[in-house]
Amino acid sequence: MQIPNFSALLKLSLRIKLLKQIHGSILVNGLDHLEPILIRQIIVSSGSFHQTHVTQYVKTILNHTQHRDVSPLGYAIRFLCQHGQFQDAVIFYVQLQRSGVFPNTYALSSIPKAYGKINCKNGGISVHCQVHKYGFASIVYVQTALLDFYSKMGDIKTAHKVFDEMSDRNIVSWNAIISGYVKFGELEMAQSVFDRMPERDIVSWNAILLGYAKAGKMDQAYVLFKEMPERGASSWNVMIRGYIDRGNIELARGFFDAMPKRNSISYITMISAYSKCGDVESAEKIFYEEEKKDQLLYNAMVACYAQNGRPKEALHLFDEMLQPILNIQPDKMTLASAISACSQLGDSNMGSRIESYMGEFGIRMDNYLSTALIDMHAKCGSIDKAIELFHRLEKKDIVAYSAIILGCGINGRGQDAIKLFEEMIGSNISPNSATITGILSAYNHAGLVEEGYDCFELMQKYGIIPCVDHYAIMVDLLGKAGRLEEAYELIKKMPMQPHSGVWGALLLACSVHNNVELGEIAAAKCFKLEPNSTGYCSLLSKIYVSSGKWDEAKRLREAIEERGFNKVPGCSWIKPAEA
DNA sequence: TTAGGGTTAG
Repeated sequence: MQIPNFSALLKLSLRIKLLKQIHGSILVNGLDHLEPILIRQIIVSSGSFHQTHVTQYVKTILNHTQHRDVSPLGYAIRFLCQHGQFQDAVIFYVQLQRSGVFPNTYALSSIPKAYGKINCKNGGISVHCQVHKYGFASIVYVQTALLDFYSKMGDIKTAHKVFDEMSDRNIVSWNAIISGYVKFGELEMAQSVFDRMPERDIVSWNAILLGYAKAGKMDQAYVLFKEMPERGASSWNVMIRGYIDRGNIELARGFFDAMPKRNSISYITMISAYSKCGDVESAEKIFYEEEKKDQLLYNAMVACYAQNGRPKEALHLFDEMLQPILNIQPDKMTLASAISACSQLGDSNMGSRIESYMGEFGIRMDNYLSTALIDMHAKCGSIDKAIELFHRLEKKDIVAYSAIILGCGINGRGQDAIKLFEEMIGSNISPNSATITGILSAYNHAGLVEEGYDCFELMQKYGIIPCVDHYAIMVDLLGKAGRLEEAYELIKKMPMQPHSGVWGALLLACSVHNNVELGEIAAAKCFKLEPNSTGYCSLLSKIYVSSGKWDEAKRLREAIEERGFNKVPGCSWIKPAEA
């Protein structure tokens, strides 16, 4: 078989289809006859592919090549880092070392960032040692990458030490150390480095501007902003973000409207600010007014819908992204929001589609995705799947614990929930309001009244102010146990106005335990709070019937008919899985 | 080297 002339082909390789053909030929014919320079060219040219495919190309090429030349491998590592594939970059770097290949500048100046991103401090430290061992200590790019790594890992002291020891510094090194100080709120140190810099560029100005914005010193930030020799979209974005953090969304919007050229970050900053304060309409307006919608913009809007209890719209937009005409690839961010939308709808079918999508596109699970999936499986009744996912989590944080505790609670696994709650406290993770909702629900399911009361005490210990929903669960718990008077007393002691959920819980309990007197009180409150709901009438009617109060039952029924109520059939929030 | 977005309850 004739071996193709790769050199000639590669000269024409800028076209995607051709590159794919070359790749196919390479797999068939092997790489033995290829020069390392050509392998490198394949990796370089493959930039026009979708990121996930590129990673596959790089992986395949690296795994097939017999040439253990550092040049293409170093390039591949840099490529992976530039495309956010940090885990892969680290795997290849380790592979490279195991094959006895010396790393080069490309690899060493990229890999610290990868170790930082995967939160592996020891990895970065070992790279630091190798830098000295292999004699790269005087390379400014490598040293800057290390200094940035230490500053991102929160070790600003070592970052400064690396900075001090650098024989050669460029503007990037100076900017990196300023950003390090800004990140840790050491504005004075950042300012002092900024003042000493031999020259400044827009990044240096943006970094110090951010320092003031983060410190909430917006007046001084504004002075700096006016003083800057040039301003970019990032400078405007820093101001927008600064005002948002100070709660001044109107002023932020003013800057957003006034900026000469917005970028995706400007849009997502504004959209997420509107999302957080529940102003979905303003977020939508910004989203639909922008004609060129990219992945970031879609992500922001999908998240906005999901966070504001509008899961159908979130999934509609998610579907729109996937349309071939747009072909915007969802990423981890999109998927996390979409999964959250699925759990709000109890739609496990869509959830499973998203899970297969993750497999197809090689999207790695992370804490956000796992937690969203844990919640989804739990809400869709697959509690075992949720528990399994939870146990596989690398880092179990408060959100994951809250999700699984609530999941166990609503699935009748009270004892599991209690065990997990104790485990969480034992790991020194403080509960938040959501965790309390979860554990109270679990106590409620298990009928553990005293534990419920203890929970209210625990809230005090952790500085959590009980909210109306916590009371609603407690009332339900007391009511189910037949402690109706106690439940009523608790409602009377509530520091806020009880909502219909609280009175509804008492009414339900009264109907179970046939308490006419309290039932009437609770029902009256429910009628007042939700005059259009018929469920409360049925409950009260049931109480009358069970207690033999036929006249009252009749009067109530007549009143219902007079007002034209129709009985609303019960509905479940869980959509059954398709057969 | 700077700016931004995702997960729990309500």
